[in-house]
Amino acid sequence: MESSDVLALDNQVCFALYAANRAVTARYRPLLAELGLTYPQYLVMLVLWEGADGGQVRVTDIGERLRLDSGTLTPLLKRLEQGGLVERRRSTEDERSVIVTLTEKGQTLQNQARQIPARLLCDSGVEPEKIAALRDELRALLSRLEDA
Amino acid sequence: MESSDVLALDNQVCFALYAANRAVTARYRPLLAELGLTYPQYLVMLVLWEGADGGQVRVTDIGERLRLDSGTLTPLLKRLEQGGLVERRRSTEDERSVIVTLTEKGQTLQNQARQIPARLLCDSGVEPEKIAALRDELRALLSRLEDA
DNA sequence: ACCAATTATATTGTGCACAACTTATTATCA
DNA sequence: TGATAATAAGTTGTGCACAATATAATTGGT
Repeated sequence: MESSDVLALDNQVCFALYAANRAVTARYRPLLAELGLTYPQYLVMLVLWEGADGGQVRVTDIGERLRLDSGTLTPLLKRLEQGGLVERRRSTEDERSVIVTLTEKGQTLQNQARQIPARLLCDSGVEPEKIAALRDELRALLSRLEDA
Repeated sequence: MESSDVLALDNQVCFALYAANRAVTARYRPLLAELGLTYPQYLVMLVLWEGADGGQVRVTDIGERLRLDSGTLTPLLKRLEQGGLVERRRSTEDERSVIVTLTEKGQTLQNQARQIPARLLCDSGVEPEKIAALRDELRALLSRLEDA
């Protein structure tokens, strides 16, 4: 029967993941546009707002957190810098590293961003418990894939 | 407490989705490279291999299935055409539409592709039932987002 | 101290995604 | 029928992702 075909689109987790990811991102887009951010830029800001390492965050640290490399992050961070949200400077103790710090404007933006998760949940009308369960399953999948 | 912060990266479903999607795609990449396909190209081939509409598949049909627009599909299909996997021609009954059909080479590729889902599951070592459950939850989320 | 290996970021090139716009064709209805 | 709207692809421009490579700085072993 058709529905058991290993190549049927609707049987693929990969496609469900791909489509759901783009649908969620599309939901974020108008809300983030109000802050002048794209979705990946928002993720970088989340890392910076967590303020680990006392603000001494290297490009590599962001990359490890988000699983992104310098080829993605360098131009993204330059755009955030142009928008006045972050500053980039070479570390004095290790000239190979670039330290990314929030500007005043970048810090202030966090207050506006706090409303986003709630607005998104409200818009989509999905139960918070289901969302949390899904999140945990996805994280489990991710660590499985990263370990193997 | 930190773990309840609405902006904490690890609390975001969106990030779990984003990271898991890229991790899964990364798993596909080397397998698909053997077929000369990228991941989105593979999804288009899945649609064509399903052979709906008796091979009379328009660009719009592919777009509806994959939730992609012509701005993404047109160049992608041109690359598939250059690779000799598909043909593109204007519909005779509606000159606005472009009909995409599989070439002999494109059809043959399906046989090589059939092994991919099994190899992927094997590599990642995740239980098939869990995968199926996750897929269904993601699809439910997707239809929620598309309806609202 | 010197050299090889490692590390951190940047650059280049390809291929998506998606918004905004254009062009061509078909459908609608006054 | 003739203007107008709707539809289907294509084009252009921006911003990711990621592979491959380059450059510069640091580290480790001798």
